Amino acid sequence: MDIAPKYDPTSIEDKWYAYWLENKHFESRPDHREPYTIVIPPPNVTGVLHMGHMLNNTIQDVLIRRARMQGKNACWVPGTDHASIATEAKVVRMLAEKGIQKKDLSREAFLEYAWEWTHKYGGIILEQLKKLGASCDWSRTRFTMEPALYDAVIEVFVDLYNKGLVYRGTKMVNWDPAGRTTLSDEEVIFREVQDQLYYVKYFVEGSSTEYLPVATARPETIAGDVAVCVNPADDRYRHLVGKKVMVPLINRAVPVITDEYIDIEFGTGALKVTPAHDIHDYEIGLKYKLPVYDTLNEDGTISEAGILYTGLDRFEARKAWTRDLEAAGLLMKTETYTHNVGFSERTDAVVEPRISTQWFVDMKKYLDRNPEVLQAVMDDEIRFHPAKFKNTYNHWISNIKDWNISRQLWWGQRIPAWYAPDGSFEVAATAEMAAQQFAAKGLTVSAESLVQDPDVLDTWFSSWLWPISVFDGFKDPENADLKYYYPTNDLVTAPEIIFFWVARMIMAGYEYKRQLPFRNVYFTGIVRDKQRRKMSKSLGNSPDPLELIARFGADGVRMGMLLCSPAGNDILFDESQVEQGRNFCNKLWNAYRLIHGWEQSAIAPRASEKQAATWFAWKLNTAIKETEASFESYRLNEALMTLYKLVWDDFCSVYLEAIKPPYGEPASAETVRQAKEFYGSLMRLLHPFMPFITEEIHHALAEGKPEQPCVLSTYPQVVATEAASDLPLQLVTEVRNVRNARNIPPKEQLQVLIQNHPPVLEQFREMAEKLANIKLNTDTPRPEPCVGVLVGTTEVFIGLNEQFDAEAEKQKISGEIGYLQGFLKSVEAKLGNEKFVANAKPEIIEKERQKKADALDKIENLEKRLKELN
RNA sequence: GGGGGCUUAGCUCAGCUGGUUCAGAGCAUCUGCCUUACAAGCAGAGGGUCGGCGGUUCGAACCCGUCAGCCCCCA
Repeated sequence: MDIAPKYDPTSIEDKWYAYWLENKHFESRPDHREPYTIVIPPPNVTGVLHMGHMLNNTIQDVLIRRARMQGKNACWVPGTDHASIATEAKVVRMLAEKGIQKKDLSREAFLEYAWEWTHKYGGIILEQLKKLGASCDWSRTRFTMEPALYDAVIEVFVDLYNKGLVYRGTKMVNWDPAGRTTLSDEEVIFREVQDQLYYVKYFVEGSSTEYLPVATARPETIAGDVAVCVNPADDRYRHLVGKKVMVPLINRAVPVITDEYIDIEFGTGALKVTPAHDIHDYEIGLKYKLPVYDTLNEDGTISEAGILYTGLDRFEARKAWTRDLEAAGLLMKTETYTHNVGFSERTDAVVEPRISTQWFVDMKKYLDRNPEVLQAVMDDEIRFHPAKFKNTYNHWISNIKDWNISRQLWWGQRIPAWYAPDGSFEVAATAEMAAQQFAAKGLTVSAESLVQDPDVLDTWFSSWLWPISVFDGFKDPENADLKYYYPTNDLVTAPEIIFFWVARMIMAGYEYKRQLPFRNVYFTGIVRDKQRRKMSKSLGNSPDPLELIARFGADGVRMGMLLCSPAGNDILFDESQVEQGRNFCNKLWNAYRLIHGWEQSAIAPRASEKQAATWFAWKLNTAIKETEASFESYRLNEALMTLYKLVWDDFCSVYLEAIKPPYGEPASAETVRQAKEFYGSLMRLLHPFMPFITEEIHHALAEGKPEQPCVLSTYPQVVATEAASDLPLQLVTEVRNVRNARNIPPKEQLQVLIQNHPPVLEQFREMAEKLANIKLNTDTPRPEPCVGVLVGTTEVFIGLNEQFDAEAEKQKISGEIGYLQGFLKSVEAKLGNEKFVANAKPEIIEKERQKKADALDKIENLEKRLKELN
């Protein structure tokens, strides 16, 4: 049977994914085994796979496949979230293209469109994950807007409200005047903008000459001014503190107050305080109990409270105010300055800080009830990888602010607050229940007359329940799945959402299960391009993941990405990385071709073959030990690199070369069996990283009939092996070096003499002879001419079948002696240092003595050789 | 403005509690090879005063201080 010399992943990958699904190898049900659980960070339901997803889900797949092979009951729960803002924005845009405005639709009609959209595009991303090889239990796929999860969100909201942890309050929020909704902080994009700074005179009350100069970028908000604030240390204005100044044009008298917050250097050092339109001003207002005049409407036009230019857009109003100030002689000057301005991520409108009535979670109270939220992370009960994110977490928790959970949107769980005609409200799952609650308080209202809060809940208010809700832990807290799978084991996510999601899942876990939601959190890096720019659609610097898979194979892409992505470090993606992955697949493929192609005979293994088996068993075992340690500390890239080198360098370049049958001769059947066994171990070790090609070769090695598919076979473990050494390979390298330097072809056998050789060289004699194509002698006269090299501390003479340059050889040896003498001197200095001998640990001192002895030994040998050459 | 992190070969990064026959890996580069699996390959090699300066120590890439540069989060 001919096998193609190049590995072609396309048909192989589809074949095995279908096979795994058909045999339900990814499905999990509670049983007697130890569970191992991961819940997927739910991607946006209408999103498409990007590079970040690829990295993140590859890592999860590696963890889950390894656990499965370790005999655990592995369960990876997939699903999507409804992404309130993003999805609604997409639907609004789609409708706009059809000429339909959202405001012309009823809520019900709009939601119908939204569901239609979700059904059309939802789940595409999950299909893409299958191409990557993700071994999720697809029978468990969940969605944050499906009825059960919707109910869970409502139940939690009502519960937290009843516990006094959710409240309705007035706060300053990010307001998008174009979308007419609140934005969360992460939906605000800050950009540097050139603006004007206007210097305006605020006359002292009762004076027509004395004034306080105030600098502002937003003259249109002057009507909202309630004070002017200066730094208490500012001598320029001290005499005005406590007096009143007149707000320009509208002539309202406001106090001059002081606060440390004011920057003396900035502008004039005097700040106009407008609590309705700036977060800092708002805080100053609260501190000094100042009134609030909201001068803007929700669409960004000037409100009644704005007095002048009511109904005019805020930016037009700014021009009008500037004109009027100038006309009134109140404008002293303007200057340009650059500052950061927030823009709405979806409408690009300038975001307006706005006082608004919203729903909040009282975080302080919440954390007082659940101190474990911080404690568990700080005490490593929940381990962060890398641990540096503990600092970030601590800082956030310790400076926590209340969580605004309401959004002025329709796509999401609608807030279960019911308003009576008199404006009072009750929070309850249904209108009927709310009516009962009203009745209990003596207010008789029909359920039909109640009006539900129009807003929906933040998407994170769904996803923070994810590790519990995917197992129906709210509907049925005692169910078998939840008891078995919760808490989950590992969470793999991006550091960007440590607050929005990770912290809040921990919060939900302690409040609702009295337990942590997961034991380890693996933070991946951000995938960037070679110039360290984030991958983004607008830059067009993000490769299409599916196209990459088509070109390089899923195994190649997985391998290429993982190899260069240490936990928590950004990965600088470059196509050469997946090329490396593809090349590795090809290497594996060809190793199989080689073994497969050997003609076998029932002869006993040759000496070199037995030795190679001993040596490789030792290497294999060492590598297994190393990978275990790497996995333990979640250094997946390190584990993969260890296996990469094991396969390429140790298995292919050494072991296979050493057992290759002599030209024209058959292979020993026993040696082939042994080689296949080793190869099988390598496939199992690699399977979590490269599931497809390993399954293919795993089957091929067993003539298509393995006891278990690779995906279910046992992960190799450390076993006791005969001790071996790399010393023979050092000898091989030295010989190859001599060949390289002198252009001696590999086919020409060389005579090599070793005197006083260590036992390991004898143990692996034939293997070394074969790899280096030499004849090793221990008791013959020295070959002449020859060059001497050091293998460890052993001197080796390599015979040359030609004349050689004795002068060059002498120079080389002298150089080596020089280096060794310098080295010896430093070691001796150390050993001669009383303080060193007194302070250093005994084993360190012993090591130094050994170094000295070795150096002396080598120098002696080299000097002898030098004399002989003379 | 507050907080966190980073600076080791051309690139991306390892380097655990300080102990130089360990300054390392992969990629890239260079040299020689189409050697009976693989040129998506084989055999070798070169390359770094561990950001600068100072300190602690018998000893510093590792600890402390300081300066410079970069990044992230929060405001």
